[in-house]
Amino acid sequence: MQARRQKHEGITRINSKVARDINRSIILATVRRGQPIPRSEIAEITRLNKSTVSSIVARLIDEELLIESPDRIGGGTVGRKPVNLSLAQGKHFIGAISFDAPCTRVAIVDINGTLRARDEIWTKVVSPESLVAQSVARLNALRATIGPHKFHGIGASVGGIVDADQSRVIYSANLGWSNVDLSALIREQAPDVETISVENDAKASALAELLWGAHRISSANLVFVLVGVGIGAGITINGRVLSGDTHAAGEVGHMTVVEGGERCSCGNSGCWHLYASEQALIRWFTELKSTTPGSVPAVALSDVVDAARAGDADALKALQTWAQHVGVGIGDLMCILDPSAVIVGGPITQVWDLVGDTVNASAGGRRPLASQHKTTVLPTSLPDNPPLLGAAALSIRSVFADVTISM
Amino acid sequence: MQARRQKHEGITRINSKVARDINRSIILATVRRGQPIPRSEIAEITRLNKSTVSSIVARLIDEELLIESPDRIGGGTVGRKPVNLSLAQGKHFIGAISFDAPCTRVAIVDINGTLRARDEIWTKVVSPESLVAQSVARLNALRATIGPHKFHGIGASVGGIVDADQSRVIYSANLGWSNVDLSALIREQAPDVETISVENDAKASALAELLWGAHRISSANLVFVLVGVGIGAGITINGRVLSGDTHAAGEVGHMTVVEGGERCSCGNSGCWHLYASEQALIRWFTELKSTTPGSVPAVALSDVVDAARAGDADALKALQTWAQHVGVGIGDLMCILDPSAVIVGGPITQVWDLVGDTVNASAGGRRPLASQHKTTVLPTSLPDNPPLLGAAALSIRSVFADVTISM
DNA sequence: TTCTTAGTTGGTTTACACAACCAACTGACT
DNA sequence: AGTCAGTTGGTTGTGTAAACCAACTAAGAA
Repeated sequence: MQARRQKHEGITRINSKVARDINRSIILATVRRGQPIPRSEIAEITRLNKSTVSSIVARLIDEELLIESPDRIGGGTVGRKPVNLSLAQGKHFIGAISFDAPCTRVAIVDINGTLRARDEIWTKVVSPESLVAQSVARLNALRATIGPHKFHGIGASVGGIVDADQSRVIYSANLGWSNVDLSALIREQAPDVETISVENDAKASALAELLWGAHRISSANLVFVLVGVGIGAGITINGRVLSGDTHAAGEVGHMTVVEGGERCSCGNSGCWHLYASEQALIRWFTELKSTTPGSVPAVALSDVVDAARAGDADALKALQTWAQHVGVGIGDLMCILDPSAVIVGGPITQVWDLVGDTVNASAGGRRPLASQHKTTVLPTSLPDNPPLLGAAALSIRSVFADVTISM
Repeated sequence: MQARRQKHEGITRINSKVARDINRSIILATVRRGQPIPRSEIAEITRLNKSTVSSIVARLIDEELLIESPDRIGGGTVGRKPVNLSLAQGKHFIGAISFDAPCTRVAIVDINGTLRARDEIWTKVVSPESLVAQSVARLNALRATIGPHKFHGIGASVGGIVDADQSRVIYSANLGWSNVDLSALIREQAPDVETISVENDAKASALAELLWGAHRISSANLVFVLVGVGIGAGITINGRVLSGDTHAAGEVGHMTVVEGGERCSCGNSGCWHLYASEQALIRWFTELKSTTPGSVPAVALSDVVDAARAGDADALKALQTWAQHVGVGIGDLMCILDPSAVIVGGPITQVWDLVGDTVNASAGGRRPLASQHKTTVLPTSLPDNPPLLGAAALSIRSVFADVTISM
C-alpha cells in the first residue's frame, strides 16, 4: 500500500512489487473505462492471464475499490454468464479545490468522478493563508456530511504558473500570489490526507475533459484553451499534462498574433491575450460604441453578451472580432501540436452558438493537408466548472495512478 | 530476442519477460550515457540489486553489446578497483538514409552513434522506387565494407509528413511523393534487415540532437527547428517524438505570424514559412536590391550569404529581417511548449554569427516571468547533417529501445 | 447430454532481492 | 618487508513474489 503511493516518474526499474502495481493500475483503468466489465474481458484487453486478473481483482475487491455487480448483462448467447465488475460507489472519496478570484470552489468527488458535494467562497482580497484556511475548512465540513469513508487526497487547481512536482504556486496574477507552498498550507489544515496535488487550472481542466468529457477523445492528445481574464492552455500528450521546463507550457497569452500590434506589458507587442481575453472583447465593444452616438459603456462581459443576445449589432460585431482572434491563436496551437481535439472553456462557451463558427473558421483554415481529418474546436462538455473538475481529476490520480510504458 | 523487438506502446502489462526487457533497456541506457561505468554504479543509479545487474550485464556481454574495458579508471581511493563497462565497438551496426532533394545521404552508424561510412546521391527527378533502390544499393555497398557484423535496422528521415507507426510517407513537397510505403520499398532491397523506421526529418533531427548533441539538454524537452526550403519543427517530450494526431505535429509553416499578411497557398495569410524560409530571405534581398540602382538579382541563398560576408548592406539587412521573423515563430513555440532548449538547423546555422542575436532577441523577448531561467535559441551542435544523424538516431532505437514508465 | 464460456486451483517458470561470500586493493601497524 | 584490518567491487546460492499454464469446476444454452 505504501509502495503504491510512491511516484514512479521516468525511468524506474521493475521488480515484482512495481510489476504488480503496474498491472493493478492497468486493471483499474480498464474497469474505469469499461465498467461494468467481466474478468474475462479484462484478461482479453490487458493480455494478462485469466488467473492473474482473478488474483488482482480479488485484492481490489478486498480494498473496496471494485465490486461484483449482480446485474449480469453482456456475455455471449451461450456459456456461463459473466460476473461484471464495477468501481465501488461511496467507499472512496477525494477532495477538489479550484482557487480563483473572485470565486473559489470546493467539492467532494467519488472515484467515479461524480461530485457528491460542493461549496463556493466569494472573496476579492485574499492572502494564501486565509483562503486556504477557509476553503479547506469548507472541504472538511463537506467531508463530515459524507461519513467516515476512505478519503484519499486533495487536488487543487490555480490560475497561474504552478510547479506541480513541488506543489507550489510560482505566480498567480488573479490571486496576487507568488511562490506559495500550497501543499504545505493545505496539509496544515488537513494533516490526515495522503496526497495533495496542485496544478495550473487549464492543465487540470484538460485532464478533466479527457477523463469525463462527453466528447470521446480518441488518442489523448488534447489542448484545453481557457479563455477568461487571461488566456491559458492545458496540453496533454498521451493523457499526461505537458508541464514545460519552467512549468510554463501553455502560457500562451504572450504568443504573437499581430505582428507589430499593440504594446504589451511583457515588453513585446501583438500578444494574443490583448486580442482574445475577456478584456479584449469589452474593449472592442466600447470602441465600437464610442463611435456610435448615444452609447452606453459596457463594464462587464455579461453586458456585451446580453447586448448581443438582444440583437445589438455592435455587440455582435465585437464578439465576431473576438472570436476571430481567439481562432488565430488556436490555429497556431493546432499547427504546432496537431492535437486530436481542441476544447475551449470559460465564459466564451456561453456564447458558443454565436462565435463557434467564427472560431473554427479562423482556426481551421490553415493546415493545408490534414483537411479531410479536420480537428474541430469544441466548447467544453464538462457538467460543471472545468477548473474544479480539473482539481478533482488531479486527485483522482492518487487512486488510479495511470500507467504508460513505452519502449 | 524476438520478444524484445516487439514494440510496447502505451499500456502494456508486465510479465517476467517484459520486466527483464525493461531492466535490460534501462541498464543499456545507463551504460550509453555513463560509459565507461562499473557494475556497482549501474546498480546505484538504477536501484537494481548488484546481483541483478551482474546477471543482465553478463547476457549483454554475451550478446556482444557490452565489453569490459581493461582501463580501470575511477573507483574510490581504497577498495577493489572497478571493472568498467562500455558499449562494444564494431560489432553492431545500423543504417541511416536521409531522403531529400537534391541530395539524399546514406550512412552506416555503429551503436555509439559514430558514422563509419557515408555516401551521397544528387538527383532532382526522383520516383520513390528509383531513389530507394539507388540509396539502399549504396547502403548495401557500404555494408560490404564494414564486414559481416550484426546489422540491426535501417532508419530513414524524409522532409514531409510521415506516418512513423506505419512507416509511410504521407506527403513530401520536396520529393514530390505522396502516400509511399517507404518501409516496404526499403525492405524489398534489404530483406534481411530486422527493423525499418521512418520519420519526418525535423523530428528525427530532434532525436539526434538529444542523443548526440554537444549542448547537454537537461530534461529532454526539445524543439528542433529546421529552416530550409520549408520550415519544420521536431518536438520531443520526455525524449520521445511528438507525432500529432494526423502525424502533422511540428508542421509549423502555416502558423500565423503576420496578421493579415501575405496570401499563402493554404488559403490563409501571414503564414510563417512566407517570412522565415530560405525563399523569404532571397525575396527580401531581391526586393532591397531592386530599389538600389545597378542591382544584381540573387538566385540562391549562398549569393545572399556571400554578399553579406562581403559587407553588402542590403544582404545584411535582409538577413536581419529574416532572422527577426524566424525568431517570432520560435517565440510562439517557446510560449506554447516551454522547452528546455530550442535548436535550429539548416543553412541558417552557417550565418548564425550574423543572425543568432537577432533570432534570440525576437524569440526571447516574450515570456514575462521565466526571465531568469531563459531558454536560448542555439544552432545545432551535430557534427554532420542533422536529418542524416536523425535517421541514424531512429534506427539506434531498435537496439536501445529506451523505456519510460510513468505512474 | 454436450457444448461453450467464465472463473478457480495447483503447479511451474522466471527474475529480482537478499545475504553471505570471494576478490582485489589500500594503508597502517608490526 | 610482512601482515592484517578495512573497504569496495562483484559473484553465488537461496528465497520469494508474481505471472503463466493447464487442468479443473461452475453455470448456463442448445
